[in-house]
Order: sequence, then structure tokens, then C-alpha cells
Amino acid sequence: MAVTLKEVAERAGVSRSAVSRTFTDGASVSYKMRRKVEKAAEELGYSPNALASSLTTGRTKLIGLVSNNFKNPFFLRVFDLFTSGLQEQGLRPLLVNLTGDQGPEESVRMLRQYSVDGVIVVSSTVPASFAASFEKANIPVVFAFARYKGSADANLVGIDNEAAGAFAARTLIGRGYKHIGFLGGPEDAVSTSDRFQGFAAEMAAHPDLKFSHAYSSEYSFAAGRVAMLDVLDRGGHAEVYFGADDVISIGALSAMESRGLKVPEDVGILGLNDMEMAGWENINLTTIRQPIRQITSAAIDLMVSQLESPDRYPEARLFPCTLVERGTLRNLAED
Amino acid sequence: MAVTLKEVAERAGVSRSAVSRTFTDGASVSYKMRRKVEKAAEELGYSPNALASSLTTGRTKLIGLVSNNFKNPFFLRVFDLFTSGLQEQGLRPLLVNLTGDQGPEESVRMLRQYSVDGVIVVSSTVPASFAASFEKANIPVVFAFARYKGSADANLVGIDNEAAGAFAARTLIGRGYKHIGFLGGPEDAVSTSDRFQGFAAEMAAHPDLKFSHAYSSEYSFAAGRVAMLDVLDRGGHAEVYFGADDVISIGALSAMESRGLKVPEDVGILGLNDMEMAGWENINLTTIRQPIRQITSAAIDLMVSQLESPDRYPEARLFPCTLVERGTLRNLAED
DNA sequence: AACGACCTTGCAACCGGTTGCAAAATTTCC
DNA sequence: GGAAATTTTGCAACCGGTTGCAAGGTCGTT
Repeated sequence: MAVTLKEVAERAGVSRSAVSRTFTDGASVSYKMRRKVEKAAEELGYSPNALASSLTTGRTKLIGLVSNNFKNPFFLRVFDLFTSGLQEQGLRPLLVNLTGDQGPEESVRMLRQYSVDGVIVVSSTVPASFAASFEKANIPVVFAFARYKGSADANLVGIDNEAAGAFAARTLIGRGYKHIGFLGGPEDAVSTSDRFQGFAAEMAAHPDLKFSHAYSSEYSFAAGRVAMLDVLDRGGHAEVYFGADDVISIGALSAMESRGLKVPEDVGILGLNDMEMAGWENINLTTIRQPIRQITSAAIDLMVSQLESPDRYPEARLFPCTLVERGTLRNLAED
Repeated sequence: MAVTLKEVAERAGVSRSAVSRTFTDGASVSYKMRRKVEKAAEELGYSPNALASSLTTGRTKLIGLVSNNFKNPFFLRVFDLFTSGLQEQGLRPLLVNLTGDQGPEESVRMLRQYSVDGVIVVSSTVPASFAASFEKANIPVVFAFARYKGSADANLVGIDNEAAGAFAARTLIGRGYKHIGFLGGPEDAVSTSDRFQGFAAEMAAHPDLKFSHAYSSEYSFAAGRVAMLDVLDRGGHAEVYFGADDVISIGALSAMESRGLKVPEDVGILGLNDMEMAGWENINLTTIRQPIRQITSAAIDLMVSQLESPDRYPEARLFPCTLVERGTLRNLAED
């Protein structure tokens, strides 16, 4: 059905190579030839088959975009930035939803079948075996919003979760809170445990302060709400909580309001991410902002440079977080 | 780098065709042959190149997923369902973000270059020329969450926006409101204008009721908030509003609260979509629910059956909406 | 044992492009 | 104007598979 190179060649009365060359830049074609071919191609409505050419060039310009974060609204923005950013580089995102039943190995196999040039893994909770699978298949991979394990043995972009946890703790301590709580995501999620590490380390330096912690079953509003209701109903809650993710924090916030607590007067909450809803005036969550734009574009950068020079050293790019002051934390202690 | 069919053939000591046949089902291969080939393939870690085979079979199993709704949180769920649903069918979503600078023609050309088997367009605000482009390129397409134009000249899945508007109006009238407002998205968006049609038609049947309307500049929280603030500050606002989308309605809700109005006592609001945040307890928006799961799976169904029989008649599948009672509408009039 | 029906296998051409190489065409230089 | 250098062009092989066709095997039947 589609117009092929051969037909264009015939119509233009030239060889197939000539047509191929006019459509690959950097190839040697005379001006006259190019004109002739372009005319014929135009008339026929030809555009080259990217898949066929990938067979010889070894490049598909397909990038696997693998994620299991289809529940957290924060990631819609992430997908937006990734897809448009990849498109700008002439790359095409092939989306893989890990949420489903298919295991990671299955996904890797699939991505190999489609000869993706590289893979960007967008997940804070990705199985470690993943990196190995791609390594073995010799597919460049970049982990975004992932864990920083201290050593840069894989390409990785994100924030330093431990540092972010510490930053949160310092912020709350600086506000003069005496009883401080940590509200995590699932206890076994690396992002949560790293954030807890940093947070707890900082708290340990202040033995005069009271420190408690709780976890929610997943990164979601409902889980955050349930966890906080539980804490509140058990009695003796802290003066302020650091929720390890905005969506959890907003759930916790709603729990506080449901129990008649005034925020920030009776209890405070600090989130992490700065997702869109945190800024909604009827939520107005004070939060720690992940520089999402920088993270996504750094990930794409890393991908591109890896495509250009496949055996460069892996690199970790970590970005600092900043505080976004809104309405769920009391002002600086003025004592 | 990757293992090819030829290498498997050599190792197994058979012809290339034999290998190919063991990996295409329905082909004629003896049990012994299959065993031999599978063993060799296993040892070499071979998996067939989907792109190369697409050259001869004409099928890539790639489905273009085209959207410009990367701002509305409602659509994260939609992407989740589409990607996992397509995967279950053995299809691969190639994501195209229309938000960027590249025009629709550019996208169509790109999708043709990658020989997608079909395209699902996920958008309420898609240019009409789109359908024509795909038609011309002979690519099966289904429009999801799109407009119902009365005639089914294209495959289309969604709700009947006009009917939804009418349903909203009947709901509000049934609640005994006397001054009813419509708060749309952009005035030129087809979804908004269709919803307005249905809404206004119903209102026209009740000339005793007061009816006013306003529009917001886009489908977003901020735009909904600004539009509602504007309405409120101008004075003489209605008793209740139908916001043509949840995200707009939530923006409007925050505007109402900002101006010290109690909801639903002083003013009511009814949304449309039932996106996740509408159910958050600190938002608690009464809304009209789009059956998102049914819509996505119907769209995939339509795609699959169109791939199987390319010249079947186009079909429109429209689903009814239901009311989700929460806290932003006063109870049934008890007079 | 001979024959025909049917299943399995390999050959070779093809899918839609790319590319090394050498011949042809053009340009440069004396 | 002619030889040398350079550019442009076409041929043919190749990328990794699939598939129509005919040859080779297997099996049952008489």
C-alpha cells in the first residue's frame, strides 16, 4: 500500500541508491539528482520506512520508556516531559507499563525484539535485576527518579533521597518543632528507606527532640490517609510530619482535617515532589520540590550521549531539592 | 550484536526457513525439528527481530497512541489502562505527544514511517483533519474520548457529550436550584460546546429558571479557578454550577472557598469525569462519572477487530454517564 | 513391493531499505 | 585540450527475517 523507494526510483528514472541517498543526510548527491528525486517523492507521497532502514543501520530511534508509576499523578508531568523531550531529539518513546502481569524479563525480551536503541526506566521502585538484564542485552539504559546507591555503576538521574530526607528533617527542626514524625511509603520501597535514612540520621543529631515514624502501604492518597488516620486515632501524634511523597502527604492532610485538626496550627505536614495538586489553593501543601524538568532533560541528555558513544562511563546526576513554602507548616520559630 | 536466525540455523544444522517456521505459529514443523531448533535458540539466547519480520508480514503490532492531554490528571489513568490493555493484546504503544511544536501532519508522517498497525487518538480536542490524514494513509484509527458528531464515519468511543450536558442540567434542576450556571472549558473546544448544547437545550425547557454561563481558557485547575473568581467578583453568581470537567470544577471549588462561600450551602458545583482527585476527602466533588475503563477497553476492542478485518464499517460506541454523589451539591429538594 | 497422498524441508526470491566498491561523469589544473 | 583529482552514480550484496514452490520423506493402502 505504502509508496516504496523503488517506485520513487522508477518514476525519477534513477537508481534505488540515489533515492536512498537523497534521504540520508551526509550522503553524496548532486543538486540536480536531489531535485529530481524530491520531485518524484513529492508526487508519490513517499516517506522512507524507518523500520526497514533500521535493519541495515542498526538504529531504530526507538526508546523504551518503562514505568510502573501509573498511579501517582506526579508522573503525568514526567511522561509529558519525557515524550516531548524525546520527540525533540527525533527519538520515539515505546511505552511499557510494568504494572501489568508481565514480568521484567518479559519486558526486556520485548524491548529487544523491537530493537530499541535504549531504555529509560522511570521508577523509584524498580527491581535491581533490571539493570543487569539490559546490561546483558547490551542496551543502553538510564534510570530516572531512581535510587542513588552511592556508586555510579549505572546511568542514573534523580535526587539524592537521603539528602532530601535530611533536608526535610533540618527544615522541620529549624521550624522549632519538638515532636517530629516521618510518614513513609511502603517500608520496603528503596525511595522510602533512603529518605528515612537521611531523615533519621539528622534526627539522631538532636536527641532532645522526639521522633516517631509510620508507613503507608503504597504511594497513594488513600494509603496516606489511612496511615495518618491510624496514627491520629491511636493518640499521641507528633507536631509535624514529613510525608515521603506528596500524594501520601495530601492523604495525610485530609486525615488531619477529618479529625478536626487545624493545619498548620494543630499539626503540620511537609510533602515531597511538588506535584501539581500540592499547589492547588484548596490543598496548599508545603513541600520539597523535585526539579522534574531538570531531571527529565538530564535523563534524555544522558541517553543521547550514550547513544553517541556507547562505552562511556556511566554517570549519576543528582539534583538538589528546594523548599516550596505554602500553608501546611508553621512559620519560622521566632524565639 | 544480537543473535540472528541464521546463527541459530547453523548451530542447529538446519535451514533458516526451519528456524523461522518454529517461531511462527501455524507453520508446518515436525516435532523433532522444533526441538532441535528450540534447543539451539535457547543456547544462543535468540529471540526473533519483530521489525525485520514486519517487513514481510506487513504487521508491526505497533499502535500509535496519540494525545495532547498531558496536563489533565484524569488522563494518567487513561494511559495506564491503554498501555496495559494494549500489552495484553500483544500490541505495543508508540506514544506521541501532540502538545509539542510538531504539527499533526508531522505526527502522521512519523507514524507512517514506523508502520504502525493502527492509531488510537486520545483527545477531546483533536483537529478534524486528523481523521482524514489517517484515512488517506490507510491506517486504522479509533478516536477515544472524542466527539460524537451524530454520524459514525469514524471509529469512535466515548460518552455522548450532549447527553451528558443534558443529564447534568436535569440533575441540577431536580435538586431544586433556581439559578443555574454552566462553566465550560475553552469556548471553541468541541467537548465544551457539545456539553453546552445539551445543557442549554435542557435549560430551555425550563424558562422559569435563570441560566448563565462562563468559560475558562483551558482545561486546568488554574483556568477554572480564575474563571470562577471572575464570576464571583463580578457579583450575581448562580446557585450552582456545572463545570464541564473535574479539573475545572475543582479550580472553581477552590475559588468559591477562597471567597468565603460555603459549599454546598451557599453555592454548589457539579463536575464531570470523576477523576481520582474528585474523590479525595478534602475535595469531595460531586461529579458525573465517565466510564473510563469501559471506554478504553472498547477502544482497544475496536482497534483489534479493525486489524482483523480492515474494511469493516466504522462504529461509534457511546457509554452512559452516572452521577457520583459526594459533597458539593445540596440534597434533593424536599418540598 | 509399488503407488499415491500428505507432511516436512530447503531453495531462492522477496520485504524496503543501505552501503562498499568501481565505473562514469564532472571538475581542476597545467 | 588532456591528464589527474574529485565527485556522482549504479551495481550488487547485505540487514534479519518470511514464504511459494518443488523436492524429499513418511505413511497407509492394495
